[in-house]
Amino acid sequence: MCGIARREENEMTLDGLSRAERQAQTRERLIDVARQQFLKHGYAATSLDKVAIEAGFSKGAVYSNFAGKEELCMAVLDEIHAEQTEAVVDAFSGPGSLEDKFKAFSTWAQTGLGNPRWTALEVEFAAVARHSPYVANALTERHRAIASAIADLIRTVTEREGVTLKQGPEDTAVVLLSMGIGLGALRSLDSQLDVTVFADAMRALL
Amino acid sequence: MCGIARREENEMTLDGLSRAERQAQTRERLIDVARQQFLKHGYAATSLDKVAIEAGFSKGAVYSNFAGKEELCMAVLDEIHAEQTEAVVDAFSGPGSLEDKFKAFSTWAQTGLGNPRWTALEVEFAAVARHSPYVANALTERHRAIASAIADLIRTVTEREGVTLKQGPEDTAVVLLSMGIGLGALRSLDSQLDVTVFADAMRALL
DNA sequence: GTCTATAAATCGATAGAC
DNA sequence: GTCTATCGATTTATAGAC
Repeated sequence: MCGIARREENEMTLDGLSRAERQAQTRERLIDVARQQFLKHGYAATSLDKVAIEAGFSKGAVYSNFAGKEELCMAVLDEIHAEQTEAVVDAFSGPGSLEDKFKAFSTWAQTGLGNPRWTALEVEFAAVARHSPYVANALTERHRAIASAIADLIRTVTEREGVTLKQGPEDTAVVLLSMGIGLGALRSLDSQLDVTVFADAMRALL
Repeated sequence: MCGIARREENEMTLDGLSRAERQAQTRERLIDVARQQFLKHGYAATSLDKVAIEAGFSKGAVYSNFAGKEELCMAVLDEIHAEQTEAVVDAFSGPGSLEDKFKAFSTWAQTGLGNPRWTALEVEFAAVARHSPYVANALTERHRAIASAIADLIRTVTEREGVTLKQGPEDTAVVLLSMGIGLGALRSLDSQLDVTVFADAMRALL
């Protein structure tokens, strides 16, 4: 019934944040650091202890906010997926010719779909799915959603531009996604690989 | 200077194998079992102990024949690469129309290039390359050789059939390889994915 | 909710006997 | 060359204090 109790009633702490906000902040900070480390060193080589320390917390904070390593990585991937999806939709939404769109898409592919770090994490994490039903279901779900979003985008653009595809939008989406993932995997090994082949191949497919 | 010594002089043991042959047999058996386990459970989830026991040896035998886990996995991948290369060259070497070739290639792609197990191992192992210079160099070398072999094949076939490509043979090879790896990675998660999109995309690219 | 301390298990790699 | 025994280093995950 003193100051502390009142702050709790108001759900505010000294720095003007509610407890929920404070925890959300902790969670976001952990995801940020985890994202850096997962992308830099890969899934297996990243330890929860180092993530927590680097974020300014201890391992206990990780387990207070995530069920475990797998769930933390899924949170990281969800964040990346959201950014990627938004970026590619933006690239194709604006005005301009189809050729402009290809250029924009190509630019995005450099740091997005063909990104060695991201695709490498994605496929390494897919290996975890073999002994973890949770990861298997979660990843399948996410990848289908991504393929579906790409297919929608392809449908919209082709209809607007009056282009006919050699394959259906869904199949084309799967092919593009495959190519991006594979190219990223190859680039994670061989950084000399040129990404422009990707944009060229895409023109050929449309 | 008795029976045993004579056998050693003849470099033969009781079962008619020289010591070199016997060791080669041990090595092959280890690679076979390692191949099964790496493909089934992935690189990280496979322990050298289980590989050795399953092969009828103990862990010491592994270290007598391989420098460590990485070298064992490279030996496995080299074996797979050799088989894959032979298979795809065979598919395109025989007589028949270009359409027959596509059918043969498509069939091979189902168990070969788009094979979920193999590509999953390949990309998971690529993650190891980030902290192992040995793996990084070895994998880069192998992948360049594979891309080069595919490019040669494309060159041969297109010249013979009088087809002109939209991209050069080398670029087309990289795209096909990327697509196969990515498709395999996706299929390792989502077994419902259809591989025929791969053959269709290939037609579009040629 | 976060921290400290610790449990618990795994696995790669090595040393020495045979 | 192979086996047995063990080291050593990690790391995930949990229990209890605050």
